Amino acid sequence: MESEANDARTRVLNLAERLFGERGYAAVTLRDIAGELGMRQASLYYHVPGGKEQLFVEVTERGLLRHQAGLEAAIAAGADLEARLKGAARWLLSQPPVNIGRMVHSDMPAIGKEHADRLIDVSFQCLLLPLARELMAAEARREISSQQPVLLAASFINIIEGLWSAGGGRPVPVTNEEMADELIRVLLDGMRPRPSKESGVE
Amino acid sequence: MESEANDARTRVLNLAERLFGERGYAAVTLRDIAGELGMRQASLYYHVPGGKEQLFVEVTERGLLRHQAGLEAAIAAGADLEARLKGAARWLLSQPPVNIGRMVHSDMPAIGKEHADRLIDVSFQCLLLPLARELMAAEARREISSQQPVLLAASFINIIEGLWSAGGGRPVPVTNEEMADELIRVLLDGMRPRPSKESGVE
DNA sequence: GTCTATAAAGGGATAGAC
DNA sequence: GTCTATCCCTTTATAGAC
Repeated sequence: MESEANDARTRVLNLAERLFGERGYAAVTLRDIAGELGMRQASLYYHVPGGKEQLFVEVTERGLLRHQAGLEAAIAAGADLEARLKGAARWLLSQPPVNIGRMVHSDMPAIGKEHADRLIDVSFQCLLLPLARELMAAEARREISSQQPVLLAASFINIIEGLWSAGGGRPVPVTNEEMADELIRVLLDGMRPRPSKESGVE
Repeated sequence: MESEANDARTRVLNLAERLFGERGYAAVTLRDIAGELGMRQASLYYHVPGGKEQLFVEVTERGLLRHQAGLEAAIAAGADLEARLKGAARWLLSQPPVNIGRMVHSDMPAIGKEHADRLIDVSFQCLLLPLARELMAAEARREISSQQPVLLAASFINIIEGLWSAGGGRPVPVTNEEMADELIRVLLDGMRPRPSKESGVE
């Protein structure tokens, strides 16, 4: 039972996932990974005989499957839609980033087509579907009116992961979690003031 | 007056901007660019003596300045906030993508610090500020209540540009422009049904 | 499991012919 | 303005020692 094992291979995969997630496939070299682990580039081939591409595919798929579990758990734990979205956002922000836009347009073209096709498929199943299903369920419960649940799910992920670069690389005075909560409030109730709740404006 | 000149240098810059915008700095080689233009890699140095990095910095900055002009024009042309946001979205979707997240975390670390710092600065001035200013103006007009205009501006750009990869690389049955309109509607009025307008639900 | 050594290919950059 | 030729470095990957 090496489920949470901190063996050498797991350390390789964890670091590779973080670096690939931050910089993308092309911008990370095997030397970068080995260097940060205090080993030589060639040593990585003992743990991942398939080399860079296998390493990328393996950690990407592993990360996506973990996201599926984390998102579904976060959604299941929430009492209402708002709590579920906040839980999903917290989960996403607790994990190494999965820049889906860069994956599709930059990373996928650099790897084998079969690998790319499967990763595209897994991203859809693991990231978009859990959120889209919750949005569809919420619509069935009349909590929201949503024409495009899959689109909204994709945008939700974009928004939350985009927080890592909101401010355009400048420091911001609030935490990602606070920003996520504010954005979820906007998504649910809109930027326009709601005249219903209290008495109106102010 | 070579303002819209289709000379060789402009073709180089235009293609470079598109490729860098799509795949990022590390994933684009000078041979890619030259190849699509039917020339040799070495020939690029006639037009851009500074090589790959100068080429990237130049087209990135040029694109950001064009975005500033386009965004400000689109915002100025709109009658109300909704029209202005839709105009800004149309503009963004009409241009080569500017993946700000990838730029910050992947492209910037690969180029010289002075270049990176300036590009960060220019992105803020050209992309975030025009939208953030409009959001602040709209707040002053009491059209919206927004605690974090810069954050909202960044998320707006993330959402719109994220449409290029919404669906996770799968084909979607609606255009980016239709999706943008729907998302702007959500940002303004929220996903929750508004009980004020007519009589309530349905 | 990790190392050294090295092959093979890719990519940025320069020199000089045309 | 574009070419060929070439240099040099980086990167992936393999072979084999320890």
